[in-house]
Amino acid sequence: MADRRTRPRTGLTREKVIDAALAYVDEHGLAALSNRKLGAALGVEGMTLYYYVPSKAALLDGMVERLLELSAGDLFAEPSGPWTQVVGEFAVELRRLLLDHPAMLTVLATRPAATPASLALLERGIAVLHADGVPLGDALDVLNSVVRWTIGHTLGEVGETPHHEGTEPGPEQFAALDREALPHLAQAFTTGEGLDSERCFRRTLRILLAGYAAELGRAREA
Amino acid sequence: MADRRTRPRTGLTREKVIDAALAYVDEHGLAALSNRKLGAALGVEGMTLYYYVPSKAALLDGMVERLLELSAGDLFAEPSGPWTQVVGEFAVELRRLLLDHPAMLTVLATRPAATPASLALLERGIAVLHADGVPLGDALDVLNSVVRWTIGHTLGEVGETPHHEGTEPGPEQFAALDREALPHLAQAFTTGEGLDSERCFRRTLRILLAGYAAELGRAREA
DNA sequence: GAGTTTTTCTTGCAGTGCAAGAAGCTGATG
DNA sequence: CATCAGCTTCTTGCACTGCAAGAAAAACTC
Repeated sequence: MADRRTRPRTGLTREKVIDAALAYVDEHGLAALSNRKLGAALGVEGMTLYYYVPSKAALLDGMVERLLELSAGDLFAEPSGPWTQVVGEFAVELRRLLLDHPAMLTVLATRPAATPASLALLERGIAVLHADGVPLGDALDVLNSVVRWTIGHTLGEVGETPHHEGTEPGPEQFAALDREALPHLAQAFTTGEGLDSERCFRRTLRILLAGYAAELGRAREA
Repeated sequence: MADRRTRPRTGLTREKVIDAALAYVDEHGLAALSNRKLGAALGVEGMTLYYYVPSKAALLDGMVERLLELSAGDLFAEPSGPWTQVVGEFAVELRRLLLDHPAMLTVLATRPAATPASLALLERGIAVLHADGVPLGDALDVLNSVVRWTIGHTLGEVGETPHHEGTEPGPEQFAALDREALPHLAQAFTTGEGLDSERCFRRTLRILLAGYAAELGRAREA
């Protein structure tokens, strides 16, 4: 009989597993993540991971949670300025974070949002708005809207580049099909009008924050 | 030997397969969709479906495509009124559609957006704005922003209800943990302030459209 | 009828998440 | 030192997935 031997203990931790998973999806994409492969990356058999994480769903949740914890500092710099500026910078920072981890973006967008780390982030945001005299309900509307706008926009932005495995949309298909049925879009693709994602993001963000600020200011006068 | 017999032809079509898939995920959820189960629902062996659809990715893309085609009529009623109203009604209708098909929402949000049906929809939108004198680049910004806001918001809205299989967030966890670390959120959960998703959606949508309308109006005067 | 094309099925493969439990490693206790 | 209890790792096995390859049946054409 081949003498089987268990590897000497590797000092694994739930945290180390989750961090390794984050690194793994950053490099290989979300679809490539499996227990056995992640185990191999950690020098361990696949089933070993179940000792630290009860299920794959829990692993994904843990990854979102960890990503938010690690980035909480970057997302909310110390509040200096009116809430519109603080929240605006938060959104810009959040978009950058999501663009840096596109695999996690789809997880974050798909899984329920009421986790400790995201609630803590939300609470910090409310505190910022509260300090400027924004009522609780309005603060939640602002923050929810900004977060969801940022997630929605970044999803679209990442989805433009067809790096999603599966069917390929054909990059030059545009120029061919458009011309007749889609004249406006065809023009946009040649002149490049309205195709700058970052510009669109910042523009709408500005409009959103200015609109809320105006509405809240009006409400306070009355 | 058991005499195997192939079933008499069922008159299947790519379209029928995709429609059945849409009905299937509406009832059983996206995770439950597999070729064999979908085949069974159609009275056919699983591999048969590959005669109509080249891969599962193509099936998902086809489902999004079909859903948009089927709903294109509802999404854009004939334009009657200023573009802000037409686009606003479009967004409300889109949100309703996505809430009716939450499984498709995650597919739509995750897959690349440049498919024929979505491009056609976009083209129609541009035409509406163009008729009101909105330049091409601005029209694209408006439409992209509204679509992405609607998708982002609805993702969050659907994610609140933890119908996602996997780990359960614990519905009463809130009241317990909050109080100390998350005072504002705790208050929101008791008073219900800022928890009305539809209200938040309409409010932000209104602010968004009004903000863009004002900015575009200002640009035209100059 | 024979032959062709279209549609369906069978088999098989590599991979997945996970349940159950065996086996090894490690440190505390006698 | 030996023993024992725990923690950690591995093995095996199951039901399931998407998909490749090709056999076989059904329907259409002549």
